Amino acid sequence: MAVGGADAQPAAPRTPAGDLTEAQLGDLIGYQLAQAAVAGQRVFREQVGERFDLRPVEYTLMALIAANPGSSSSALAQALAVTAPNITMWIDRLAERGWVRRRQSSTDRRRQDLHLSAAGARLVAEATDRLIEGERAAFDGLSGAERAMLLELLHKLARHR
Amino acid sequence: MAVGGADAQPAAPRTPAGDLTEAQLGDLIGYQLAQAAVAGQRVFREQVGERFDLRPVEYTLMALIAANPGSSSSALAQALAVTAPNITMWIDRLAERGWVRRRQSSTDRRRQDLHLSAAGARLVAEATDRLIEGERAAFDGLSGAERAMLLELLHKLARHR
DNA sequence: TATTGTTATACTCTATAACTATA
DNA sequence: TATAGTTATAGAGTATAACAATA
Repeated sequence: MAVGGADAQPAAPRTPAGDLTEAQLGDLIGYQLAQAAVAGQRVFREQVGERFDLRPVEYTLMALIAANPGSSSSALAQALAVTAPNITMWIDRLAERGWVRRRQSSTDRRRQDLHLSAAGARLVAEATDRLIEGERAAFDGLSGAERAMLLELLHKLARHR
Repeated sequence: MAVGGADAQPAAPRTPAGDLTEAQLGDLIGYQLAQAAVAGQRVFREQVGERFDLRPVEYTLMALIAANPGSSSSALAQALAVTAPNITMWIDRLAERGWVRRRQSSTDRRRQDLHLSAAGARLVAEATDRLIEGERAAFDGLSGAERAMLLELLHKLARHR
């Protein structure tokens, strides 16, 4: 068989670390998603997590409150795919740090309207800037078009959950 | 402003659940990755997790051993981004269930060559078939070309970890 | 009756440190 | 000295159940 000829097999895809062949695993969206998420987690940790002592879920919670002031715990729990007791715990922690405030809803006294404090809003804004910049630097192998395509495909995928 | 005219704003993207606006969050690869992963986790749970009482890491571990017979714990730990003590625990569990076997390496007596039992190999094959079929059904909104593009982009991303 | 949110509690998974054996 | 793998143990995160208050 001629090297590089028509019969040449493409190189078998390998794991990003550990140098193992992926075989059929490489065709599973769930697997590739998990592998790619490791890269995303590293960017988060380096740009935001360590600097502000913040978990991904804490940042996302605050970013969603910033974009949706007055939203409820239950809506946030659904958006973040965490249980009700967990969202209580995360909000507790952020409230103790002075970044999130609970206000009793005027129309439904069971509900709480969630808001960010000024410090919380500043924190989210800075963290978001750092993440956007950090992703740009870390994923510079992707063109702008590839980035946009990836975001759209991921969004489409997420709608199927 | 004319509805649908040149000045119309695109609809603000919203969270897949909870119906909140995503704002800048929607442009973060890390965020969209996490949201999409929820969909992937559901497919895994429904097709494999519940049926075989298997965690994602357990399935992936076995699939990598199947594709790389004789590989070492440390290579698998790197590929899966888990620590050495954790890989020991996962292999312990799979060995107790009779799906993974450890053999002492003949060339380096510190190392163990990992292999699947016949039952383990059958399990991985069936699980992989179910995952491929399950993803096809769950993500039928994606064309074949979009699927291929997504896999390639995710793979590219994962190389940056 | 159903929903919002909380508390209590147990479980799973992960991480760190210390260790053995081998290179 | 460095590496492969294990054990012990503590910590972080998650889930379930039971509850109070309100709709």
